[in-house]
Amino acid sequence: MSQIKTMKELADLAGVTTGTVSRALSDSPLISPKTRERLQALAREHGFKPNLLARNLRTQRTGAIGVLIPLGHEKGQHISDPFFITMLGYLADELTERGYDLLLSRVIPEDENWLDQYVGSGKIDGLIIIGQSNQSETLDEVAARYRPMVVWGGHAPGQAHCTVGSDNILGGEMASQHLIDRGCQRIAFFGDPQALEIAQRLEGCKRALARAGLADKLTVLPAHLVAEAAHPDIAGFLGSVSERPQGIFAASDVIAMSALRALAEYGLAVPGDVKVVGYDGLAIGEQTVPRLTSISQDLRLGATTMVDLLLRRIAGEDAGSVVLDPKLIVRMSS
Amino acid sequence: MSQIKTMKELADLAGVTTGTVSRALSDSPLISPKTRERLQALAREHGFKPNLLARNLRTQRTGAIGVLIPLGHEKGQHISDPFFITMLGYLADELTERGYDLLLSRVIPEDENWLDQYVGSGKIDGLIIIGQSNQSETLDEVAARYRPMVVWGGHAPGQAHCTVGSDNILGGEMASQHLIDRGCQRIAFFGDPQALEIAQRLEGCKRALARAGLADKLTVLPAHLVAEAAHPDIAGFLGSVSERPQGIFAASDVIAMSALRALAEYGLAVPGDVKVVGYDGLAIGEQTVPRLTSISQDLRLGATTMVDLLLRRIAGEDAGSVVLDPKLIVRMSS
DNA sequence: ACAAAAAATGCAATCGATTGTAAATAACGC
DNA sequence: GCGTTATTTACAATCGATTGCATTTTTTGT
Repeated sequence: MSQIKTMKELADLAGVTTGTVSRALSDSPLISPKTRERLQALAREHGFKPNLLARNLRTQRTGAIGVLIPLGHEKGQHISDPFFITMLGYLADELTERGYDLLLSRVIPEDENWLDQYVGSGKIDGLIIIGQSNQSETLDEVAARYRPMVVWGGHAPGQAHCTVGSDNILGGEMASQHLIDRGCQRIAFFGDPQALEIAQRLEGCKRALARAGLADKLTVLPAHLVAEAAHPDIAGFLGSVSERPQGIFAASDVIAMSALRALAEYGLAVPGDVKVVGYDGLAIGEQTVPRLTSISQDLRLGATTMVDLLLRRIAGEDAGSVVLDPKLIVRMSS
Repeated sequence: MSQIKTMKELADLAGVTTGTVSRALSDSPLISPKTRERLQALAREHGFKPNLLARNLRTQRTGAIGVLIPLGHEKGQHISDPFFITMLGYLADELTERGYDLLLSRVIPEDENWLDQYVGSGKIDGLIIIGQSNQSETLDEVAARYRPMVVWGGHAPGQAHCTVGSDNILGGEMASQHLIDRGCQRIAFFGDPQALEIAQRLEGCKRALARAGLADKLTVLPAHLVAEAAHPDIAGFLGSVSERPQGIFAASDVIAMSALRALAEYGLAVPGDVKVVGYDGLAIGEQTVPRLTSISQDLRLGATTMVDLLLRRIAGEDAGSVVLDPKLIVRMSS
């Protein structure tokens, strides 16, 4: 159990050259089975692992995929957002399963061309961005030059960057229709339509209401995405509004949780007085009181799909965007 | 705006050698201010960024810190655990601020000496492990050979690996004393003492109860750490127990959330019928119904401290463990 | 047993940067 | 203006592995 650190040392020990060792360890057909096994055994015995930096420098691939958080203005606590975190977990699973590492680098939003720098640093083979926020143009611009990039978010016609996400318009419709089916007439939408995904969910909501002839019964509250910031928005809204909505469609589960809390503080029963539907289908929705009805996005499938597309793009293929089906999960809040 | 990719190209363009460029870009005093500025301007103009792999290969550092999740038996959903995620977010902040990247590689718990392999792969300069689970010995063993490693978890006398964590015994005492102060006589502890941290929290709990002469009024339920798994444990407990506890001390906020939900399902009022205290002080505790009283660990400080210790250990210093002060945060559940 | 074909291994360039040392240029005193 | 010290810059080795090509060894056919 000596400290064999380099291939040269192993080669000297075995009386061969580094080239032979390299081939033996990578199962090259140019090597005889006998020496291959001998060298592999020797490597195992001495716990030798080739230096990945050197290998990557030579092969020009890093074996790592970068994952970035949204670029928006609301910096700070984003990383600990349940949605982002859940997605990150799935991505980590999926990537490591395929032999890639996950490099999580926070961005410096101040520097405007940070994306170029990050991409050009040679640290990663590809890039996954979670959420477009309001940066669609930036992403489009970079996507034109940098192929191995996939974005989680909404898909719109004419978009240059490759996205994966649920059909937000359809999801918005489903959520709103569900509230209507439950007898809600006045409906409030909680979420800031600055972000493309949110805007699409709102669009779906409007369609459902229009179909039911309730188009004028909609109120839109541009609540923050971060829970701590969303709560005052919502509490203020509930306190000031004249006619209380009978149904609330929150553009994310995190916002929905803030809503549940605010409603409880106002002594309003859910789903008795007000019904609430979230969006995302996060596991945390199982733990709320009452358990949260939500539009589920199947984030695991989303992560798998993103990794899939990304690897195909890395391979040079021209993989396009994918839109996933949203699904209504009825729990106790509606 | 041509495609300068390597230092050689830049050097040729400027009519100097790569050595000069290298020194110019790294602000070496061996370079004249004039050429330094000229080269830096040129580099900026062409958007040149030195290849990090090559730099790292030469300088023998990678600029990345590995972060691993607990090694325990409960694999799977760990990554999306709110506690882990929160900590991960803080670590990402702290590390990137100091110029390090965060490499999140999932481990293969099957392979027993995975830690050695990971450490020896040359991908990381140091290692942060979140939670000891029941693997204290493994960690001790590796710590003997591999210095740049810091673990989040409990500190015990004679421990070889460097830890950062709150004073779990004190925290346990504080939580229990709080319940006692609120008039609770029968107290239940939810958490599996297999893990060192949990065992210490239980120890603190016992001390407080002993001091109050309530030592025989304690019930211990070894609930799972994962929310989905904890709920049935707790529901079963509440359904079967003869004398309902007046106070519940949950060993983590996640367990506490499951408890809140189970209590609500049994129609028990919190804090009216039963009082609940959690542990961790996660942001999610602000969003529960009712908002959760908890022992806060100041995870941001914990992350800062871990990174601090790790960098000092990387520098060769012999930094020791740090124990942080827990703090009682009284909210609405007690 | 010997030439030709096939298989295995060695040799050396290469990836892109860093850095000690040598060489070239500039600055200085008298 | 010339020798001498300070500054700058060029040269080349180096980090550790991969890989095309040359060379050696083994196998095969007759």
